[in-house]
Amino acid sequence: MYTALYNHIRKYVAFTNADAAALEPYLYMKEVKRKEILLKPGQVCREHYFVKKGLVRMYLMDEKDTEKITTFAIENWWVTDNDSFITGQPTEYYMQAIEPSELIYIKANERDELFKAVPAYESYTRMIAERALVAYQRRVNFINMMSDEERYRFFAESFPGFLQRVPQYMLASYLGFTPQFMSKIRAKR
Amino acid sequence: MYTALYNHIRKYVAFTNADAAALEPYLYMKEVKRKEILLKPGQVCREHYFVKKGLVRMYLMDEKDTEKITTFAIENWWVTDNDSFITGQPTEYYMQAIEPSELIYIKANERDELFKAVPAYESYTRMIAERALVAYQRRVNFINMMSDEERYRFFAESFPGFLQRVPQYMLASYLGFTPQFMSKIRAKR
DNA sequence: TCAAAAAATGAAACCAGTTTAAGAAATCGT
DNA sequence: ACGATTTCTTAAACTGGTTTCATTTTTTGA
Repeated sequence: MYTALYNHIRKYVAFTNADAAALEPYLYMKEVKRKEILLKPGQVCREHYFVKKGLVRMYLMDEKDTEKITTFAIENWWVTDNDSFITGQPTEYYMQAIEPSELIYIKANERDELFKAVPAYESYTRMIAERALVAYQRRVNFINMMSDEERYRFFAESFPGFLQRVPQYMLASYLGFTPQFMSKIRAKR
Repeated sequence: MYTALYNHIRKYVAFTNADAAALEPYLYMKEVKRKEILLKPGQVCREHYFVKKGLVRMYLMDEKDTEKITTFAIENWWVTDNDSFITGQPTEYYMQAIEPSELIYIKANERDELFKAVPAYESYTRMIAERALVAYQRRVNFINMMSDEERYRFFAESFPGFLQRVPQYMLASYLGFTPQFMSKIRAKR
């Protein structure tokens, strides 16, 4: 049931079977269909999801009703609207399953109790947050150092498998340009 | 000496005088002059700085030798190259004091021991990381939802005090455009 | 298996922000 | 208080990426 998560935790901290037993009451499962919406603007995001199987995205709608994808989450990644989850304010984001997905999650209001019950889980959470921070920093770096075209080529070469899992227009949105411009780039080679 | 930090910690977690005493052996101070460089590309970032007084920035040099500022840190903010600090890989960043500054810091290689000695400090670190994550997320949101001009106006209105502490060309760099474009915007009103 | 919906392409006009170059104004260290 | 350095401004030519609109291709679900 939750072994994918336990295995992930064990990559970061010492985590006994007793810890797993203590953690389990705070874990929940959710299965979602392709295109199912998990969160939408105005709601408070009260869940932090671990993707056991599948693919999830987060996006915003801008003033012109265009989707701006900010996050993809695949197997073994955590995903949430950190802002809403932590501050309790309503989200501005949509969260949607791109593929049929299996999600393990914890609840915001049980987090403090959980950290008290399983201190190793708090260490793990700290490390995951730090790792997410590194990912964000690399992304800012990426945006600063490359043009849109360079970013596309780099991404396409670095994660060829990922390209096959998301429609191109979603990758264009994530990389910050239009599908038309992406066609233009692709036509070049 | 370290009371600015202790006060900050107490905003997030219960932190006794005994905790402070246990923490102190792991804390260090550094005073830097205006323009002093704290880190440069190729070095490993082994310190995590808490700005007690002053103002620090992090930036990259792009292929055209232009500075790209990614981070400002003022009083009560933590600053480091998270990537280098956590993974131990050499940094690509410069870190520099904009104003004469007083910094409190911890060392990467003492962190695990520190967390064991003062568990409340690990909770605090988790919360700080989560808060940094929220800041990054808001920034991505900001970039997605506003044009360069809108971002400038928003920033100028939201943080008027900050504007007076940094030269305009640095703000332009942080917001992702040229000083010339900034002059153009400012000339409009 | 096929109609409907979703995704990708193409081309032309357009624009937000860059580049280059030069001069003016402000600030700093001694 | 002043010379050196740093910061800010202006203007014209330019470009990377957008917009709009139309068509084609692919995927999907019943």
